[in-house]
Amino acid sequence: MALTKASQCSLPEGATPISKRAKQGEGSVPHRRGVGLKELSAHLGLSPTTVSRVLNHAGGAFRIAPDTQKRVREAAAHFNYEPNAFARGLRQRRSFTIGVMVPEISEGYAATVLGGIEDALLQEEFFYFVVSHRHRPDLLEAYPRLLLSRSVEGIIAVDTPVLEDLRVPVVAVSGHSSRNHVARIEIDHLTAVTLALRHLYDLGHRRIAFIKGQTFSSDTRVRWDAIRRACSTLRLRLDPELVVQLEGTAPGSEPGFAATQKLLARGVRFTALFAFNDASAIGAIAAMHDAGVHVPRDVSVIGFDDIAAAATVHPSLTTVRQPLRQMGQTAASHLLKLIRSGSREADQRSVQISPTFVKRHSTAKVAG
Amino acid sequence: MALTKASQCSLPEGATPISKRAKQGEGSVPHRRGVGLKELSAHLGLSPTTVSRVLNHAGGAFRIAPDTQKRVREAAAHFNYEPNAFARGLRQRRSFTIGVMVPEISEGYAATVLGGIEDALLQEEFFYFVVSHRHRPDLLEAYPRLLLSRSVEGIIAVDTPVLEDLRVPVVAVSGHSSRNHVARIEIDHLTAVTLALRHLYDLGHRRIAFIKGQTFSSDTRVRWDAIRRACSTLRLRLDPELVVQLEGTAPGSEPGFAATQKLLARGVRFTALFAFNDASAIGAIAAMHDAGVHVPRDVSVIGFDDIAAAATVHPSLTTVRQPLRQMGQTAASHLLKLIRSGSREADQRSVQISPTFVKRHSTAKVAG
DNA sequence: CGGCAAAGCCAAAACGTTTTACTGCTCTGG
DNA sequence: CCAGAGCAGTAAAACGTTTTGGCTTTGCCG
Repeated sequence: MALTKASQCSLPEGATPISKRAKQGEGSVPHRRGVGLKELSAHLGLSPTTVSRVLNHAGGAFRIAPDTQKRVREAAAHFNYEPNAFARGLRQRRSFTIGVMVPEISEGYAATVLGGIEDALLQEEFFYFVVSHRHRPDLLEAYPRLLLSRSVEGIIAVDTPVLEDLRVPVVAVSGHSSRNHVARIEIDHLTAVTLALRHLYDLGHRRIAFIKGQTFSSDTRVRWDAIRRACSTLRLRLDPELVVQLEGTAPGSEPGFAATQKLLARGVRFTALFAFNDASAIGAIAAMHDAGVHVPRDVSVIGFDDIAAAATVHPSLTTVRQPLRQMGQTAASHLLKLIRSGSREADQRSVQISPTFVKRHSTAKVAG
Repeated sequence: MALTKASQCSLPEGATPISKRAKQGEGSVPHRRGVGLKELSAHLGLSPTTVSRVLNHAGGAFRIAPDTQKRVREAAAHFNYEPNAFARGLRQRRSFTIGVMVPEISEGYAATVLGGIEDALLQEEFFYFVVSHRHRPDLLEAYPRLLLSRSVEGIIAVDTPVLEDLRVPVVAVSGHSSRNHVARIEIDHLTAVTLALRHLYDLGHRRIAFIKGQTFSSDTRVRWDAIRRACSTLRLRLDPELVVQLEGTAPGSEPGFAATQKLLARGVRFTALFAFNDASAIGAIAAMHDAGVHVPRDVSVIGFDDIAAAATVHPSLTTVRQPLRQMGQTAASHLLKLIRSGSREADQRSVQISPTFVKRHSTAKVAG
């Protein structure tokens, strides 16, 4: 077998991390803090009110003398004053923090989306908590509540079903056709698959095999619906004998490898394969290599996502790029808009993102 | 050129996100909250004190009647009570939160370490903030302070220099030989490079080229020192003509590609190449491929890290695995220990993690 | 010279917990 | 019958801000 995969992931599966925090008073001396508003105002001979106003409201609104403002600001800078986030949050009832739920942070998909989220958030001095639920039902249920108890002002669910009705705005990236108060950011699946299938069609392919996603992946169904529609538009036959489904939660290319072996074992002829994602496409190429099937001479392969590895495998992978980083950015700025407007209801239920097609070397004209 | 790389990263480079939050009172209605301690205790006909005690200290310590405890717990569950994290944090002066600084969250290296950190943290109901500094000096300076102002109880710096002396415990993963109050989690570089070089030695290689890391990468120097020592132990000659350095901050395999082209252009013969990391090794293979040099027949290539792509490139990459996930776990539990003990000073300055060697198909016996 | 507006600031309440320091009651032994 | 000890809880302060609703002083106009 071509892929040497060694498990790098070593999370302790047995222990359940979600339990009431018991006996927390044991150790842990609080660390020394910086100066507070009180010290600062005492030193200035002013009231905390005044200092607070200068530092927050940029002053003028409350008729503070300009040179007082200057004095305050200088002292604050000098003592390195940073307001205590807890006290501020408690009073204002705002946290400037959101929560992000992902299946597993160490996978490229989630990490890339997070990069985009961060781009948008840090502009506004928002921070974010990340939690990985690993498709475990107990975590899927517990995490939203834990996030809420930490006063997040909104939640982004990346490829994650939203089970309960939360009391903050929620934006889903590639999420299920979920609860109706959730705004969705998703790729335009129909355009995406049409790009791929038309490419194959133009190269002369007519017998095309498909790898469907795992049942728990939220994109599986919509993508498949799109494929069916695109096929009928292009008058391509969709042969059930040429469809296999990914199975298991193993990360990486393993499931695609197994699925392709199953497909090849059926002995039905095909000239192209459209995989559910790049990871499975890479597994498919490996399986075909093992079976003596040459890519792209005998079979063309198309992936989906355009993960980093797509450019480095051999042959490099023709694929449909999902602009994950941009989707993260969009999700975050959308959520910020909802937070600012104070309403959980989105004006748009769903934002469609355009995919781009990336031609590399795993596809070729059909032989003969 | 073999690698088709398209820039996916689209962060707005110009804008500086770090600025005092001005005029925050504009919009943003606070959302409705759940029940508070007061409502709960009123409903039970008890004082907030009693309810708080039952829910926190697991009761017995304060002589609360067992059935009162039961009543309280049931009511809390029924009303879905979650204590307000701000109020609690304000009073207790604890946040149960740490900060993690990484160069860029969307890269596999950081994401994998974060996975390990999360494993360890969520056991203890700690949450974490992530910030990506992208090697920008302004962010490197601002982020630690922003994290502190959010009352993190500790900081993990992943491949990130720690400039200032912070007032919380800090653990560095692969960090610079940094400030002396910082505990370091790092791989045993000498063992790591010895594994790789001995492998090459045993295959008969004597003329070995090296790709050094970028100057800003914290591992570059220690790794190189280790290489020098290992070479002298193995009586291998270290020819300056066979050493190139990665340049630029471009992610992925591009820098390795460029460096290898430079190396080949020198026209000095070598039979093996030890790259700084897998990404550059992948670039190196591509450059050699373009130059008509066959890997591993003409030149053997060894990478470092064992990122996911290492198993899927062609030929699959022989490499030294850095157990990143485990390093993250270790860093987090170490930090938790420091937090609990209340001292910033670590009992051990540095924890060494053992690498493992992964033999794949990019290395072979030197051609007779 | 009295009244009134504006300028410049402040006292105290509020946010929702945890923690410190008590209180009232019921036994029980002397 | 009373002192003291246990029991089951409560009142109020504290955490560090922001916000509400003032208050005093000065200058100017009539």
